[in-house]
Amino acid sequence: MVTRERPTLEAVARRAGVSRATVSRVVNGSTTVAVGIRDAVNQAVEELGYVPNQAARSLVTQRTESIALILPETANRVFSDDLFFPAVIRGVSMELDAADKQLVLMMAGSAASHDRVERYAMAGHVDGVMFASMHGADPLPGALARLGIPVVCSGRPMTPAELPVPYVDVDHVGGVGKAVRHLLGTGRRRIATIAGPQDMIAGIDRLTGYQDTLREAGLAEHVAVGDFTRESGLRAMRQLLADDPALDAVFVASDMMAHGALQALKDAGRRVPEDVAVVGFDDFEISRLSDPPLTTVRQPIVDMGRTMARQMLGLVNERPSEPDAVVLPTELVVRASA
Amino acid sequence: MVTRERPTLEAVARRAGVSRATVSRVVNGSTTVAVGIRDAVNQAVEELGYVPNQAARSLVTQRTESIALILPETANRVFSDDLFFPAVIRGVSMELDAADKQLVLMMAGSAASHDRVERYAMAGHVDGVMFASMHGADPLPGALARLGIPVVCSGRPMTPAELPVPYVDVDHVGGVGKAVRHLLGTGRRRIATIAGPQDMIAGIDRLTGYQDTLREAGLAEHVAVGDFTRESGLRAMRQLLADDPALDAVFVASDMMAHGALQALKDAGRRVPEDVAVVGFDDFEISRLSDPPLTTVRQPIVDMGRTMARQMLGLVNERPSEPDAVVLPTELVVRASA
DNA sequence: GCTCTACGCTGTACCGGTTAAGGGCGGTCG
DNA sequence: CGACCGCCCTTAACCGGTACAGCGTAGAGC
Repeated sequence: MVTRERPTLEAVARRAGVSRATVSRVVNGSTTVAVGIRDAVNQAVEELGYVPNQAARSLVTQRTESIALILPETANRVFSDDLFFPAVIRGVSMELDAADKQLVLMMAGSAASHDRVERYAMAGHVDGVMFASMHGADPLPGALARLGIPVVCSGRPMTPAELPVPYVDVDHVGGVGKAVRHLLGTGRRRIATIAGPQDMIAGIDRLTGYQDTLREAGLAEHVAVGDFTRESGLRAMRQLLADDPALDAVFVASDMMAHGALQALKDAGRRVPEDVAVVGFDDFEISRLSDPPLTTVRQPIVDMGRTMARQMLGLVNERPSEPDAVVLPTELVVRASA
Repeated sequence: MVTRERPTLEAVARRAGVSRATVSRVVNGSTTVAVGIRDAVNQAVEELGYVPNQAARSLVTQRTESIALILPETANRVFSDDLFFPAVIRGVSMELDAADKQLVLMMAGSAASHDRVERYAMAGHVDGVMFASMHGADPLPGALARLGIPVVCSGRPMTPAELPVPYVDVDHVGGVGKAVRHLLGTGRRRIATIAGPQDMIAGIDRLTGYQDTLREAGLAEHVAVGDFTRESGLRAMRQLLADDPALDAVFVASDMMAHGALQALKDAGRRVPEDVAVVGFDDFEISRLSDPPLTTVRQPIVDMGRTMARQMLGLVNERPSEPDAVVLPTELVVRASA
């Protein structure tokens, strides 16, 4: 290992024959530097391969130019075959790249994670913190906000914090409504649902959408609960079939669970959509490829990420560009399964 | 926004009635501090909610306690439905979590990325840099290593750098050999391959494994090239069928491409495995669920991540625990498709 | 009772930047 | 021709920690 010394401002200044302050101003693009000097400094920077030390810079500016995205799940869960988080990350990184901010991803599924994240942010590692899809009434966003750290959430917070936190969410209830009405419109009358986890706003709202629409139609509910994984969808579908062998449709609160449900229906010898119609929620790529292709509610996940990032950039620049609460539209995509 | 001042060492010192230096030693767990003082300091830390400023600390220690993982792809590609990167990330974060290091993920698919990553590392943001699965003969790992920055790669570097960089890879050639010999053992004689991108070591080595084994057996090669995506697998399979309608087996260099190939075979009315046997490479979760379940070469991706992280931790602690080059074993998993 | 040693704490010089205040110098105006 | 002004640069004071040198104090030894 060569461990060549990294050049400092001082070294550049000596080489260019000016003071540290002047070099600093050139490096930061100040306009009040004579052209001759500026060129000399830039040349010295080039020759020495100077790169500013971020720690030193952060120490005085109190900014790090990087932003954290908290994924409140274990790494196992974040990077399973569920493509929700990847899409959020994609959207976020598009915007942050453009703003030349560094994205710091933190998986926070463990119990010790809250402390860890809080300490990380408090230590000044990042200029702001974004949360993707939280469980329960997480106190962390509120806590960070109270400390003066910019915070943005994806998913409406479950309990309105005393200090409201900006968020972006999608129209779960509206989307589910469209899905269930589509099922009603094709003559289905025994419509069950596989709901998502009831400690997440996405799980709760989608169940609410189902219940509201069924109540309007004067039909009975059949609810099983999963946790958004394929496996849980499979189990829930089996249970629904056991409870009501005559059901003719099911709205499933996530595409992954819907794929599990398709499997269970196939195992049980039910034809989709002839015997049982299936609608999912997400519109992942693979849902176009399933057998049969899945009718589903599309939510703009990448857009959620982008919006969240833009909100964050507005906060750290102290000129908010996005409104505090954004709700993006959802859309029913009709394919073969319903 | 409240923007409460974050307490500093100085504040804690005043409150506890000791000097900054003593507080620093308590915070860092030095043993040479009297119990009474230590308790007083800890209490003050507690009361003020003190958290050390990482920038200040890094400035003097020259360490950041965080480590970068470079994914030499765009975010789109990293988080598509290919589960290679997620698995690497999972392995890496297991080890780094345990070592209390922060993982910084960087997607570097764009052209400007090299500069960006180099500058990021040079700016002292991270203590070390890990590369996941590179394209071509990337000069960046060597360049960083020459600057004295600890570097580890996943995937054997394509050109031996003047400064060798530690790496972890899997036994591509051996695994493919087992796969192709399995096909031979079941009587297949017209065995084609869908190779991976030939600017990546994984693509090259797997093709080599195929060619070596076929040459041993005295059989002719049929090669199409894809880029590890499902779509490219589908196209490549179509082409292979057009070139040789009588082929009876195909070794596909990645599971995603294999799924594309299964689709193409189904479209072409070929039965798997009766007409054409298919073997993949990866052993992703979904390959158990495909129709038919995919015979494939399992590579321990999570282990690769873990090993890479352990190598890195050895480097930054200057007590290398892992050997410089690690090659992990691969294993043939026989299911229904071959 | 005094010295010596060891321990434990304090004082302070850094780390590498940024930025406000200050000063040199050439040009302009009265 | 001198005072003044404004432009640009330098000087130096921070930012919040770490770590080293040094000093006070208490206990041991004689």
